[in-house]
Amino acid sequence: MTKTETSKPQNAARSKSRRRPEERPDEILDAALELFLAQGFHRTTVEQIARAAQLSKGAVYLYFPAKPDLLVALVRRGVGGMADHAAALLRSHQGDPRQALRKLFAQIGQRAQQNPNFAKVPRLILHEVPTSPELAEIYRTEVLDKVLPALVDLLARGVAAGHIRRLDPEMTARCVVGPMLAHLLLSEIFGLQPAAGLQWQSLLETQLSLLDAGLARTADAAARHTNPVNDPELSHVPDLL
Amino acid sequence: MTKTETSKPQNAARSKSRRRPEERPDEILDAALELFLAQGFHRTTVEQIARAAQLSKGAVYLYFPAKPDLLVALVRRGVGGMADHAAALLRSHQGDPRQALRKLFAQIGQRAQQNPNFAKVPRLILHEVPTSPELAEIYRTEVLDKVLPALVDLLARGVAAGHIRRLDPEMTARCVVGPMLAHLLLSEIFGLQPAAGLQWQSLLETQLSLLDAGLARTADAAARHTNPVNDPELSHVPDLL
Amino acid sequence: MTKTETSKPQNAARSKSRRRPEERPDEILDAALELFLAQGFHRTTVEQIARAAQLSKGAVYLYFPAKPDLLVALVRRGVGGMADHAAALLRSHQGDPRQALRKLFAQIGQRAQQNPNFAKVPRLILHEVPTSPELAEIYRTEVLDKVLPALVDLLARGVAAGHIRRLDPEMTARCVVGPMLAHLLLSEIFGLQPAAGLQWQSLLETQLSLLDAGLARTADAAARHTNPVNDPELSHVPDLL
Amino acid sequence: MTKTETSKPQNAARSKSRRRPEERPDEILDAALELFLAQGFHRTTVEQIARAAQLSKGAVYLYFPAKPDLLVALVRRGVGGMADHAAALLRSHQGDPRQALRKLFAQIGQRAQQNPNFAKVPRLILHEVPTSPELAEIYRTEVLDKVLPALVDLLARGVAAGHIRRLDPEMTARCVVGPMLAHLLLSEIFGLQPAAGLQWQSLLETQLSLLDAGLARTADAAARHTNPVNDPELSHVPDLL
DNA sequence: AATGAATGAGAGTTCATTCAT
DNA sequence: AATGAATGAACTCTCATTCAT
Repeated sequence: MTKTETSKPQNAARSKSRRRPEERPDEILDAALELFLAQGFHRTTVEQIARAAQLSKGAVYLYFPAKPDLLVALVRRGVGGMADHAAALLRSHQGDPRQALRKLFAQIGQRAQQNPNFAKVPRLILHEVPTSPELAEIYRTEVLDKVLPALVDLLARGVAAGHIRRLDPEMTARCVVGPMLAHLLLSEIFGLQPAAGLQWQSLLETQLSLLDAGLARTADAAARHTNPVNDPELSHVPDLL
Repeated sequence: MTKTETSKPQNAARSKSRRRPEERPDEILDAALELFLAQGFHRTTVEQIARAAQLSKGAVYLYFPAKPDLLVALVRRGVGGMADHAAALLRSHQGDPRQALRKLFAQIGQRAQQNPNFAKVPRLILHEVPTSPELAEIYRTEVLDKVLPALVDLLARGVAAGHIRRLDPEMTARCVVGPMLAHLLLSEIFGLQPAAGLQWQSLLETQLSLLDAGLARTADAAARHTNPVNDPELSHVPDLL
Repeated sequence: MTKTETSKPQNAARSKSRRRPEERPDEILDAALELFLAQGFHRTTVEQIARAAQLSKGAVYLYFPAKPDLLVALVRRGVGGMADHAAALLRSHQGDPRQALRKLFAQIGQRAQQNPNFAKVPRLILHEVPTSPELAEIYRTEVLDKVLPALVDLLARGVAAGHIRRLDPEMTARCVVGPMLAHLLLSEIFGLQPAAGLQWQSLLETQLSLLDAGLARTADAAARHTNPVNDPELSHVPDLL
Repeated sequence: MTKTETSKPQNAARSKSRRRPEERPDEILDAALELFLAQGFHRTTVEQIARAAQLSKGAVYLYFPAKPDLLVALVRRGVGGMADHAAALLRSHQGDPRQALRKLFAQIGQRAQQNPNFAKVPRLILHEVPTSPELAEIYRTEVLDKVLPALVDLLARGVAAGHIRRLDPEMTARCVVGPMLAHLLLSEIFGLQPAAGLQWQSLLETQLSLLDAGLARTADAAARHTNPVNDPELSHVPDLL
């Protein structure tokens, strides 16, 4: 749960001197988040952040030693506890992995519906991580290194127990999280909203349905004799992605 | 096919005065691509690009009016023709959409295997598009607006003709391209390589296999009565993505 | 006599609330002296001084209206009374000036031996005076304008009475104090300690010995016919100092 | 010989574009020297230097990577070759050390008379070295470490050969250079000019005369029985320097 | 076609100083 | 008497862009 959700609107109304100093870091981060999302990290100046937080430039440096630290703090605040929860859920699950995914997706869908700020920090990360190795490092250690192995392990156990088909767990994990990433990227960055709006619910249902059938053992035989990659008759075409 | 692939090694050997002016723009773009990938757009100076292309700073401005134009040109060069090919393939296809996907994925896999520069431009786009609305716009109009509707349409036709299950075509499209995006992001940006290396082949096979079964009509009934999203008994958990 | 020498170690132990407010200025100056010597005036922040004196930044401004005032106070405290003493000694002396110098040098040597903080304030002055015209002014009026004329006068009287050779008293005065300055500069600023350590005693003895003979009347004749400056046969050489 | 002396006045008149780029570094250094002397290093902004050199701020950074490098370059330029010359003279001298000193002092006096910029760089060093350890290091290695040992060695040889009295060579060396330092400090920093103006000639003559007699062997006996330092009857007095 | 010296706006950061409490 | 949050002016340094040659 990000601080963003809980920041009280009446703060702005309070006289500056009466505002409580303990809230300052969160106020600054809230301002920074909005600006970073709207303009990107590099295009946002510390001055702008300060103004948005109703402070002077110098005051920002009272709480954050340097501009990049705002990014770091934002990520930490935004993903705190989340990854641990997901990893725990995946690790503790017994039985068919699809049940665990169903539950996890359900929780994600619920969040998305309830919280308008859902996806703000992920969007920020997607925005800034490519140009900030430091940020990538943080996100990797605090989120990916926890969740991905748990997911891979869940799938591997599912294969071993015969609950799902024999697929490479690492690649399958990428197929599981991929659609959400694509949705985020297409919607939030390229501005390609589906006709009926940003529908996390709908996406998650579709993906679950696909996985449910795609992972089922009964489909095993059918899939086995198709290996279309490297089809020799393919004509030469430009790069794809 | 990017120019990167075709740039002749002997260029470096030629004396500067003998180099042909027509090749200048591509030499500059080649230099820019490498630097942008290694350091990011903002961290790369025009001076660095000029030096790498064995030119003076001023000469770069002879060919590109401003720094961001390098990015634009890079994207155009990198994805030129590719999107049209893919869109045509998807649009012209008759019958089960899965055959079309199989063919497309096969072509992608082949590219990935043959061309070491495959994914360089996509990676750059992923790097820079979040902070460059202009770049996002270009990529959207030149690639996404061509390919995505074609894919959605293909899936819709597949549903109408009874070749695949009744899934939301827009969402399904996102599920189709998602895993590749995830693969790119995790591998190239977070440095999370699968145990056995960056394996486009393996990923594509897994994804195809999942889709093959996931889209199959026989799985229709099973999927229909599961709607786990909004499960009322779900506890409150932190944000997920 | 600086406060530095007399500051009681138990101050640090006393609880802050029990510390007597009257001691505050000296505590602040003590802290400032150490920091200024270690880092220089400009590199030392008011915050650092406050922390070292176990106070808040604001409290420093309760006692000193501005940062440069710390420097001024430090100098006044450090050289208070000293100059008057030396001037009085030189002025009241009757007879051969060398006796007065001997006595003065003896006192300086004794101080240097007894007090480890000897030279701290002089060192500070040497450090900061070049960039602070205000400080230079203070030091000039409070020290130099008292001592130098007294010394020049002493020497002039010595010449008039025939106790010492006929040398320009102003220049001779510079020759009298110069070696101590050089010693301070080389030792404290350039870190060039003589092989056997910082030896004020030894320096003063050498200088006294030199002056004793150098000023003696018997040497008059020998010195008179050497005027090597402007020797026409001198080759052109680079600037010297 | 500093560049300061040779900078041609007509440069200012030339159109900016016609000024020769090779002269730029020296023009910048000339401007910086004047400003540093007038205001001190810290109080001088790069903008001011640029304006004085008739350039933009950015252009200064074309030639000097950072502001402190101006100081370093200034010192190197100002003392280049000088130290080597002096050291060579002192080292190569045979016979009575006083002859070598006489010669050296004569050269210094000549310089002082001929060149109005004489002492500018030394004055700058005196100004800035106390707050710049880097500068102190440079000056020490490039000047002091060459000249001082040569002087000490000269004196030691003089003692050994019986040309001068048995005095500690290290301390005596400080007594030899001290008066010049004092002169510089008093004149240039405290603004205490002797009644008849800044008279290097006069100072050097006086000092030579003092040394000539002070170092003479005949004075040996007289000096030996005076050891006034640590006189037990001395009253307690404040610190001296 | 090409150079590279020059520009100057603008960024991040520091810190002496103030003032409500 | 004392605090420490807040200010804001000033500084160093960067770099996309221009232009005389």
